[in-house]
Amino acid sequence: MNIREQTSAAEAKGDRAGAIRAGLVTAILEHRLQPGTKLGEDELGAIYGVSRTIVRAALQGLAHEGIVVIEKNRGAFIARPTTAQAREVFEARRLIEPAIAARAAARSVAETAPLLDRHLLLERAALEAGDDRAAIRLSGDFHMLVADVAAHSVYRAILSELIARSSLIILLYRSNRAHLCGTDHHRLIADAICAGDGATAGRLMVHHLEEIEHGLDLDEPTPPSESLAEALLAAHATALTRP
Amino acid sequence: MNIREQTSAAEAKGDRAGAIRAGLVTAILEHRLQPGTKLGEDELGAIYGVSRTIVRAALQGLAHEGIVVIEKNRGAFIARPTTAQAREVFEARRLIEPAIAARAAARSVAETAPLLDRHLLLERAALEAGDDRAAIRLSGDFHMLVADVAAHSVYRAILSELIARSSLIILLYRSNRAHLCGTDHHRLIADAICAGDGATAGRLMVHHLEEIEHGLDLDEPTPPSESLAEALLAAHATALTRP
DNA sequence: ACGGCATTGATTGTATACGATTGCTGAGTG
DNA sequence: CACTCAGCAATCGTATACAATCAATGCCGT
Repeated sequence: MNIREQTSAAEAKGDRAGAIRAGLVTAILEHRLQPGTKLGEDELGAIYGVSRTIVRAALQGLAHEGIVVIEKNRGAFIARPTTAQAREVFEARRLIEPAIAARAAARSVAETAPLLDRHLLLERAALEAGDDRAAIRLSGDFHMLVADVAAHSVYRAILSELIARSSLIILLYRSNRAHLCGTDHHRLIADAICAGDGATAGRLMVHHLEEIEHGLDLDEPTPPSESLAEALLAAHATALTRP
Repeated sequence: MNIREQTSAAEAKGDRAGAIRAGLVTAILEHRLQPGTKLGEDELGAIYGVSRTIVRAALQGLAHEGIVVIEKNRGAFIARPTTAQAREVFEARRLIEPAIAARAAARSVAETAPLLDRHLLLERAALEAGDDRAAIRLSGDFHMLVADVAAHSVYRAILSELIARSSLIILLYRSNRAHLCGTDHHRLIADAICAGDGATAGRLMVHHLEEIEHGLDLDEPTPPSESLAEALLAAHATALTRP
């Protein structure tokens, strides 16, 4: 339940800054960290049992990826993408991910199908279990999995950033409509990839991303400044359930 | 804003880590730093007059961009892209830059033409003056300028990385053929952008990148080396008053 | 009662100190 | 003569200490 557990894999490697980064990213992907949350250095250091030096390295790396903003002499905060940035992120995804999918289809081998199948089962299981957080994270993992099949490190690094930022965007701008529509799409995309049909895979990917973006309210000029009262009520509610 | 302006802006603002990063990137873009060059923390700290803390922040940022590699307990080195990575970088550029060029064409305004014209004059001047280093850097700056016209921060950040890596790749793998063929291409691309012809701009950009990649020998490695302090002091006038 | 100002507390920015790891050098040996 | 291994110097990894900066609070004057 706490951040520590998800990081054990990376922590075993000894890369403690990477462990913190992975922990924060996972928390963001699972929508457990809200945009705007302050990330105090001492606080994080206490949580992970390291000094501020390590925490700073992690935060600077995340800031470089655009999912954390560092304000001089004020601290680090989970980024709060504007609608303009949100559109940019999805425009970039609509450009890059079809290329990744097509490349994945071209490089698909015998073991690709079971790999994707296994993941799709996990996604479906999380959905049916009502585990929304896992479902959201796994949904992003599917896209990363496609990038792994494509075996393109540059695309992979770019996509990793874009997905993390997308998670923040979805959290900020999702409309009341259902946004977990992706499982069927993923199924179709996976099939096209395994069939080696890059053109179809790319087309389906674009459609999938358009659906996701359509489920967002990016027209609102609302600079996502959350109401103070609302924030306090939410904090109160979570405080009641946490301890 | 091109990379060079980032340098001066960062230096003026007191962002010393950013200044070091910009200095190293400029040195790489101008081919004054060879791939594989060791970047000692104490050495850089002495050159720029800061402590290792700042240097480390800069190096970690550059490592994140893939133009520096950090080997645990061994230090940081200018990256030495493999031929596979080189191909990935150019594949990514062939995907992203046409989109950027098309977007730039769509967003071209009255002041775009003089902006690009002025830059093309600089490029031509550097070429005719035989200032190869400035010419190489300006050649990259042109691509960044197009991204600025496109006004897309995500694309811009991605392209910035790709261009820096390209500079390393060109340095490592350029064949004996002339590689400074870009000026005419840039002229044509700029014209298409100013004419608002995104399709043509994109097509020309792809062709331009293909020409660059064709001028490379992506079969053999090349291992040159150069003095670190010498290369950096050329760009950074801050004194190193040390024996 | 309200607004400006100084003090204070907390948090970040930077430097430095110390421990750990690496790669090198040189003596010793098969 | 080549090879190995121990000791050493250099360099990095991390923690901690100190300095700078900002937000907040309380005070005072109007």
